[in-house]
Amino acid sequence: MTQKMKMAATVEKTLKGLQTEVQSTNKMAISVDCVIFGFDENTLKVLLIRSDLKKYKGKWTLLGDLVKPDEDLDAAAYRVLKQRTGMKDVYLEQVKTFGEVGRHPAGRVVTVAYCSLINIQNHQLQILDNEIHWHSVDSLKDKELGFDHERIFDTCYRWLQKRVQEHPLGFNLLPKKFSLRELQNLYEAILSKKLDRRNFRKKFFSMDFLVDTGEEERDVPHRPGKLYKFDFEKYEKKKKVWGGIDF
Amino acid sequence: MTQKMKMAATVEKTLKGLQTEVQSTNKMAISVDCVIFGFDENTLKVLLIRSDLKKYKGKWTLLGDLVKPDEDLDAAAYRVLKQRTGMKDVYLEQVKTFGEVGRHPAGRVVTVAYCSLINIQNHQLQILDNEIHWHSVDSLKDKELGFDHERIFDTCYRWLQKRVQEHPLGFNLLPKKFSLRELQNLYEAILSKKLDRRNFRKKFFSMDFLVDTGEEERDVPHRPGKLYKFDFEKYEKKKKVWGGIDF
DNA sequence: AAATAATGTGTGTAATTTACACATTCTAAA
DNA sequence: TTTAGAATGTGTAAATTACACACATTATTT
Repeated sequence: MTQKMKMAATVEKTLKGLQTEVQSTNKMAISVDCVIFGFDENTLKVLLIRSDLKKYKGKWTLLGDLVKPDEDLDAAAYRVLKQRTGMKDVYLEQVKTFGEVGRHPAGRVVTVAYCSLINIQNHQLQILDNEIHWHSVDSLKDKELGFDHERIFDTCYRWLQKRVQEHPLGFNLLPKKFSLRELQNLYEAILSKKLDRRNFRKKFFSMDFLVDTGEEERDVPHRPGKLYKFDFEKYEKKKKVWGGIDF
Repeated sequence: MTQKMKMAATVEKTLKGLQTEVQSTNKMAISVDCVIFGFDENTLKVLLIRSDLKKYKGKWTLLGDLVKPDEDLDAAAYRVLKQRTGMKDVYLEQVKTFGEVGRHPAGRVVTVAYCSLINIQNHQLQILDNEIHWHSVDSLKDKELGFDHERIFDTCYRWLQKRVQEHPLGFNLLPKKFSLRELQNLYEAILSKKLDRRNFRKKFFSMDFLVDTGEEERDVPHRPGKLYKFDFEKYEKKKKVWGGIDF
């Protein structure tokens, strides 16, 4: 028996153990999986890691981890984000829970899917693990993800598409200062369709969350656009006044 | 590095995505809790059971149960419904998962909240357990629910209020044949506000899911209204054409 | 200096939502 | 039998919102 085989055997034993243990006790493993969106080069991207798990070796998967016994679900999701990207204070929201019996090869694992939006240009962003890469959302059509992560991703992506039309979440994906063209590019990328420049502008100004910084774009080969920042405080206040917009 | 350590490292890597140390303490109980809505006497109601758990003895709680090791989440929710109401083929949808560490006195229990709509007049409905009762949603304001079920209920109720404005789910709460007045009463109860009779009528007819049964109300002390039924098939077809309306 | 390619600001039209009025049909009381 | 009452059924006009589209402005590039 080679070294490698022994290791493989140990791995399988561990996985089996997990399975029997879960089944015998009526308890099960719970994980969080984060769909982490970013926006770069006018492209919507998602952060994925190459799986090491035998069955899905080499396949791309979402970033996730088991929830610890003394850890809240949200906290687990934030922990994954912090560990994997170095960022905290990021936008994060629970989307849906996936718990089909056969969804994980290691046994019963119920996973809570979270959606996260981060700014790729943020200097705090640190992707240390070289098995972790950004993938354009478009390119995922041609990739096969591990586990049921394709379905989870689809769910979260559709969730995002709907969500950004009800709440101005997109700002979480942009740098502090941005031009209206950048904002529109973002929305076009998320919604995967062209928008009318003038109506888009009108709509966002009418929301009244954009603050003119007085600055302008630089080093662009055309008339520079004004740079704006998003008034997060104003938005939070309005959200409270609106009351239960979300459920 | 010892042999054992190497193996451990491999296991760890293999379970990447899961937590580093695979131990039984990493597993927890998972339950489903169903917010079962009904509509009777022009009032929106919810089905609750008196808790027998020591800490919440006598308090009203949602209907729920632990998820079995070989049972899908949705299946568990359907099982609860069948066991508690005798009904199957009911409307059911996952809403949100609650997993705070201290939410259950018996230890770590993560619960997946489901929202269900049933027709109280349905002859299949059988509430056998005499600890289970219908409560008007309004009256819940003055009741203290067990566990964190107040929060779960609030979430599901707000979810419902938003949901019925995007999808005609209300029909699941009504008998097969109903008048437009009954339908409006239902929506007014759910949304907790008065609606204009004529605009309401216009809106629903324009949706084109109402089928005239040719029958009329009977034994009403005024001009009888026409009775309609909901075209579930047509709705399902349209939903497919719409594509990903929900996330 | 002219051509080019963005930004910035409207304006008019269609579609949807909202507000509101009147005739019809049945019950129940006089 | 007649009449008052109450709810059903059908429209129509105003107001708001979404959509389509045009033109002047400001910078860069040739």
